[in-house]
Amino acid sequence: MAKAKPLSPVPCGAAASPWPLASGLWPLKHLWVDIYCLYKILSHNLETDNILSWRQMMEISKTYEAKQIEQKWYRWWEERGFFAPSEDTQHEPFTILIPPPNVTGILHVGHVLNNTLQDIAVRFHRMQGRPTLWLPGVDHAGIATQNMVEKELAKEGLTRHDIGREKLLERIWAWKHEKGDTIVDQLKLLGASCDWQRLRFTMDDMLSRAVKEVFVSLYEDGLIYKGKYIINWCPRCVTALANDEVEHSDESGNLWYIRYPYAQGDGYVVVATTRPETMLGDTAVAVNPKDERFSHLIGKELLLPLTERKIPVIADEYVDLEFGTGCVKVTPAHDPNDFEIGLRHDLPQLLVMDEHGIMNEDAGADFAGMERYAARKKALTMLEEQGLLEKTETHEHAVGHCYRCDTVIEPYLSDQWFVKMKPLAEEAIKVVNEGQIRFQPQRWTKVYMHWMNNIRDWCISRQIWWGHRIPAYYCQDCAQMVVSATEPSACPACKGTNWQQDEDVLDTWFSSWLWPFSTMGWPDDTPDQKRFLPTQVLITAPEIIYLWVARMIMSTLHFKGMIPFDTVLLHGTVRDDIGRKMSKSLGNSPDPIDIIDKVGADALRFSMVFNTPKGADVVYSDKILETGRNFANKLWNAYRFIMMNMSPGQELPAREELQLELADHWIYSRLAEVSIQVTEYYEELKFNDAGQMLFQFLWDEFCSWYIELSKDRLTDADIDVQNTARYILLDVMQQGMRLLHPLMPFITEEIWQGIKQVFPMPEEALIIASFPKGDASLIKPAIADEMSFIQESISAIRNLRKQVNLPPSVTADIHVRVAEDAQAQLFDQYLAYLQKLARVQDATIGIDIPKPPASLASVVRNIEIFLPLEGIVDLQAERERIGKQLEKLEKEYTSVAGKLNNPNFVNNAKPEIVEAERLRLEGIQQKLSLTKELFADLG
RNA sequence: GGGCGCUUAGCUCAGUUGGCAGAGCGCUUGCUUUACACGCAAGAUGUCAGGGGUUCAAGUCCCUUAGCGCCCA
Repeated sequence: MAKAKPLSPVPCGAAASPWPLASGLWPLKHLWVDIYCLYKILSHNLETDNILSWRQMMEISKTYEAKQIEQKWYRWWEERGFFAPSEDTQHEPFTILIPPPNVTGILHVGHVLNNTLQDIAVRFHRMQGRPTLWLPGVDHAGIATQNMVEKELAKEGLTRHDIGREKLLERIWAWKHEKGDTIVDQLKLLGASCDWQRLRFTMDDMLSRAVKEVFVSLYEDGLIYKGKYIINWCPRCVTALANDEVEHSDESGNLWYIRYPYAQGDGYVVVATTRPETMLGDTAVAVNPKDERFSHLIGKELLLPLTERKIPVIADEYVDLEFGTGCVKVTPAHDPNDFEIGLRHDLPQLLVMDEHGIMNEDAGADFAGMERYAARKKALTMLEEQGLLEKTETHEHAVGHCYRCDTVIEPYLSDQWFVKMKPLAEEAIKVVNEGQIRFQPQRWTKVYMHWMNNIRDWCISRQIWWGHRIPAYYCQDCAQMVVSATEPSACPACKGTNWQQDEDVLDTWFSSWLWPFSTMGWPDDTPDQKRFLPTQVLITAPEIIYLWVARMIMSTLHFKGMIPFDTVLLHGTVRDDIGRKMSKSLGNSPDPIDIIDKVGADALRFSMVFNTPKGADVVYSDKILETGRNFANKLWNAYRFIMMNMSPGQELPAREELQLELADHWIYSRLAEVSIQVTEYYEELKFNDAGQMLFQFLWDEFCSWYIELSKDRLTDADIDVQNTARYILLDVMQQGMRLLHPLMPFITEEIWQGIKQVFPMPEEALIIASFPKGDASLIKPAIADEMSFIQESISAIRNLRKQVNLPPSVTADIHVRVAEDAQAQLFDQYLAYLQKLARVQDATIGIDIPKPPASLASVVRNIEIFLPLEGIVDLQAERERIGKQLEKLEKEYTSVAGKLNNPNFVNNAKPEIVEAERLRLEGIQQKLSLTKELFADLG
């Protein structure tokens, strides 16, 4: 374990890092910086020894260099064990389960968003003092992983069948150990504060045991069964595919109209099909029961062409009256919809192809042994010859292809294992209806409910080798099947011991749906389960509500009798700047590691969150990174400025000893408000709002106003004045770093540790430091209002100066005509603020101040500020400017006065609203009359 | 076909119980100011998609039309 030793400022690197987006003017910029630095060093008084010298200051890089800083802190946090939950028993733990990425995966921008959001929540609650666990893990991604290794095999000219099951699994494990956890290392670069000691893998012994237990238990409860079902089958790969492994593309094919003659009497019906070869497996023709054209046919029999078979005409709601002829051929063994129809009408399921897509004997002697497309051709020829092909139309339709070999998918009837979902869904519907589990944004509740209410049984078997092998054993002596976590001893039927385990493995989701408790040691009774279940927030993408979220709810309710989490935050999809999803094939997905390399993880995280309102899609382009990078740089320089004005070992007064002035009260008041508000935002998972507010506070208020005002104070003759400013700069900065830490963990830790050297704080590290409470007693609206009055006045003076392009180097006198003595006092007392920030030389302040001749004027609230400018005032421009203001004020006045003159408003609106409008009108009126006078004076 | 969303500044989007239309970027102008040009300061910019309704009051609630997107079949 490393010691928590304070770190000195990072030595100066290059003055600025090359930035890929910038123009070719960078060399010039470097030159400029160098000259500027030299000028600063030469021109500054180096004898002042109570502040760091300019030379020392220059040792801190002028631009923020994220790279070394981020890696340094991550290593230290991990070594110090800060990612593990504390042993504190006073506070409720806070737990997040990671949505396990694929073991084959590499980090993409979608992961960045997902894991940044999780890390923010985790870091915030850790700072709130809760024992915090972010439980990480990776899933084995059955098909994807096996395919990858099979591709490697293919390079050696081998297939998995050549080397066999055992060897294939060996190779996959070897791959996993060598390259499998790339994404884990990448998450570390992002700053993810997962408890890596607890890293799980779905194929670990512990999790595999849970899978077996669950399978056996559900089987024994009658919730798992084996049956024939239509699945997506690739005849070339000879395996079932999951729905999301089938790629659909629109293709133009044909719609063939085929006559099916009546079995008795003359006549026929016409059916339309895109796949005529499957007619050999037809076991019915269906019509819609509402379709009057065919109602007389229901129950009659047809003679299936090219075969000897008779098939019935049935009525089923599924049939679309508009499509084709309104008569649909039904092939239960070769079409998923027909399969459903077949079940409803108890139709035979006639399989006419084998697993390689070759027609079998049931297709009839004419076709047996033919490849499916050859069979199609032959069927069409024969129909034509027999006069049964009525017409052919071209037809655009979606065709599924194997994502791996692009072979057209065959819907195929085969033996599969299923989970009966309805009984599991009942409780899962209830807990969401009762509000025990909430979705955010709320609209996803409907999506969840819709699926749950229409839930279908879940096909969990896959014809591949990488995964959890189904724990079902077949007696080779008598065909008895036994489902058991371990290989059974003697066969209960024939006492034989010759067992063959089921060849299939389980769907990867069958292990991830157990994630909440399998990762914590279930079925053993472990302390982790007691302590961390149920967890708090699940943060994931809406695409996997069905695949994962809903199933975890069902499994945890069933096996643990509790909800797995109480909140599900669904975030949006990351898109490119023209709205497309990020995808490998489009090549529009940037590599997050490159980005982190260039601007740092903090900048990436902040930019992402700054641009991602809760639940909305994120539009990503490299451009947005500038927000985070610039913000980091701004913070860095604020820190640099503060540290430049400290000397090591300098004694600062205690907080109680400070003599606070207006700006100090104001910044503390704002800090308290911001702390309270930001805490609320973090709690409500509104990280975007938290980011916006902190950006605004730290940049626009702390840097632009407080730091600027502190500059004169830091060189004040009175050492107490200096120290007060120093203290508050350090204090606000360090509290700001606490507030910001969940969003930008690295730079905040760096700055906070730097501040700690001169501003003692009890905590060892920011990552475990306490989050600011927000002291409401420091919120002082009256003082804040005085401060904004001054700020408004400064802005007004700056505006006037800008009218005549008065350069900053020129100071100017102003005249202020106030309305009350208190205002005069305020301006007298804080004239220094105007002098500093509005480049005021001197001010004449009073109630009866006349307007100086040839001066520019501005109205602020109920006072007037004049900027005398003999000879330079452009009367015409001034008239236009004031005229414009007048127009705006009059419009505002009319609107508000109209409201107040409306008795309905006064009677119906809430009293505080009416009062607020009254005050507003008063303010407008004062400003309006002063502005009118000004305008009149201009002639 | 069924369901869910979206339409607000040039661009990308906020806008929580109805009560002063906002941010970032971009744009215009000026700037070697005791940190920061990845900066500072001052500005300009709106038919809140169209129509109707409820209300004292609608970007916000209801109906409707148009356009766009996503999910399920």
